Amino acid sequence: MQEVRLTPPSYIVLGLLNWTGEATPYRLKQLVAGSVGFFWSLQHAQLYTEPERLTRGGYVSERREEGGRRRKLYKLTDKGRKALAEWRAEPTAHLSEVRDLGLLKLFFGADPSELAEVQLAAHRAELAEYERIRDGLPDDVPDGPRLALELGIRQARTWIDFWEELADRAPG
Amino acid sequence: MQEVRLTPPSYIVLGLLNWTGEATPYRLKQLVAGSVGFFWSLQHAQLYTEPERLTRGGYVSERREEGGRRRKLYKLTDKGRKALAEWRAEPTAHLSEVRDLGLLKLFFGADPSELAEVQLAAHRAELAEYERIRDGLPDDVPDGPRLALELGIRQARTWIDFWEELADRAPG
DNA sequence: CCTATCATGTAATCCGTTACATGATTAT
DNA sequence: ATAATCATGTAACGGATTACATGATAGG
Repeated sequence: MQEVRLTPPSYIVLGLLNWTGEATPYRLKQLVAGSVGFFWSLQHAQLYTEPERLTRGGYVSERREEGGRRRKLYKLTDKGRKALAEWRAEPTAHLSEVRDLGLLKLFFGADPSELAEVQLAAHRAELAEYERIRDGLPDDVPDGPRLALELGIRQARTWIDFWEELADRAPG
Repeated sequence: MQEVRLTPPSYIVLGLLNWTGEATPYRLKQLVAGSVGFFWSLQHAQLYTEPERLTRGGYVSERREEGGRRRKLYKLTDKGRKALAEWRAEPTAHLSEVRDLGLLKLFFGADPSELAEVQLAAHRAELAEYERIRDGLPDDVPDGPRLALELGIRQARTWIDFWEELADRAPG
């Protein structure tokens, strides 16, 4: 057991394992894709390497399926559960950066209306999907994911308003 | 001269060199801190290594100061100017992810009102600074930075509205 | 004069992405 | 059957962060 630093992806894995119990990397991949992945996605390879890292640190335990494909199954240890709880209980004042490629191009002089056109299409599709998901959310979905989705919807609207105003301006 | 892939930080360096002419890494660091860094910041070390990478690719040229500290000075080559222009002219439909630590904690069950308190303080300070900057912007600042700042202000307001509603909810 | 802070860089580490590979299911 | 997709991993690479170092400048 060695020191491993816990990064945001670490907590995503810990949080999902806490949510779902024992799981394979592929199962984690599905869970990410259907939930937290909308605002913090991970490559599938990382869902194989990250649980392995966490195993080295003692935050999760790994076992092999008996028969069949002998897949790897991971679950939280007490140490992992404790680390997750402490992280969650500690409020953070950290501010995220926007890091948006379209905004970066705009910053460096891209034509606003041309950019606005493709960005609008993308953000409108994004908003439509979020609203569709929200309207179909089962009642037993906890507050956390529900609120995160709500934030995503508002951010999408902020983007749409922004680009709409730029699309309306005379080109050039 | 070898292949180097152009990443967002690459374009930040190219864009700033195009903006300011020949510059040292330290000068780039100052420029980033005062402009694009508000939505896409870079570590100072990367402002030493990235121009070196770009030199290997032929996008910038490097020369040494004659006297004194013999600092490294970088400026755009024609190839670099061309790469920047092409990148800027190509609209992108890419959508950025939020990747916010506070939201991640909320997603995994953190107490909303406790989190909202510290997040509100941080976002309000952020908003105040952006508005102060906007109100002091010289007239010759181009549209790109001006619009990026405007977007930052709106995003900050979206966050503030979101956390305010959570702060108002009964704790627990 | 001494000590912060500013300025300038290099080196090591490591996380995250990309690429590679292959076995199992499902559909045609 | 066989092609396509799903599922399960490993390996290599490289960009980004962190740590280490040191010379110059300014303030007390």
